[in-house]
Amino acid sequence: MGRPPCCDKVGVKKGPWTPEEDLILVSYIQEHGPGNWRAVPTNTGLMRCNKSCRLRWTNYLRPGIKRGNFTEEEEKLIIHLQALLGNRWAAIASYLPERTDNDIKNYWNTHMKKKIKKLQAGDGSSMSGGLPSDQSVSKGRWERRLQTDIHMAKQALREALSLDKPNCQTELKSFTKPCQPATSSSTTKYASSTENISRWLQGWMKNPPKPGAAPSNSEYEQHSINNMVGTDSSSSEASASAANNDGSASPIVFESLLNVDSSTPEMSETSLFQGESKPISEAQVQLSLLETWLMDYLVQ
DNA sequence: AAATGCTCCAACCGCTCAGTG
DNA sequence: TCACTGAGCGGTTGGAGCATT
Repeated sequence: MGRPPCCDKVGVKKGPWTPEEDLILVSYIQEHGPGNWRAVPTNTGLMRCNKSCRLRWTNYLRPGIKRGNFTEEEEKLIIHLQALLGNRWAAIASYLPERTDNDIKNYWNTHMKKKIKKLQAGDGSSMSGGLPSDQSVSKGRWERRLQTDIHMAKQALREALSLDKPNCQTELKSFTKPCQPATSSSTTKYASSTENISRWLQGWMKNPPKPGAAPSNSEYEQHSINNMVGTDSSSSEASASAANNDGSASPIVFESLLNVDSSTPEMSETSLFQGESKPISEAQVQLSLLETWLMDYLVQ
């Protein structure tokens, strides 16, 4: 007995959206802002379910979305992030504000998988644990959110410190693009996100989550460790297998795909992550190292 | 030119989580 | 505490368009 469909099958249109429908949806959102999706079909007269409206907006109509033609930089970043986060496309997408999770997911499934397979064929020694997409789904949702939140906080911090290089600024600016819907409510949703994050970060720093409140168990720690190790080209076989236990792709493959300089920060940190589960404080340190590495990658 | 196979991506489905009363 | 609902996420699918035979 599953949950009933989000919307009645009868009278609900499916399939590709017409330009007219797009226009109606965009006009409505310009006026009322995104959100309260349940009200959208009713108020617009669109014969679509609210979910469909939301998806259409977030994946296609939302301002600031870049479509197609992934740059080499984006590709590299996706590969890095996929190795770190697994198939958490929403989290990955949060690092590429101009791309949607759906877009990244599609790109990964069509282009990247192929590339990796090719590489596998060329170098049979690697990828003992299968493709990254085979990753276990055991990682909790809280972990995904944590990753995303950390990234958002980092973005806010970066903005505050003006650390970004030009192309990263472009990405951030997509949140505040002038082409956003003009209404205050809709722009607020996107344009003020960095402000909100800044505030959130400030609050977080004042009142850091208690260890007990967050999922501070060793599962997360171990995943962090595995993921970190999974990006380490110089790691031992044991390390690689640790990553692959999680279903992550062999670091060797990503290394060769990316041609990453072996002097990347995490290389020197790897030794920190060898061993059994650690207390939460150390897990936090690991996380910050992970983020440091990512930050360095982005700022490079 | 027609048939067939393949690729790619927009959209859907089902699940989980968070918020609310 | 529990049930309900809305929102978000990741996996999967359908079909349009392109390539090949």
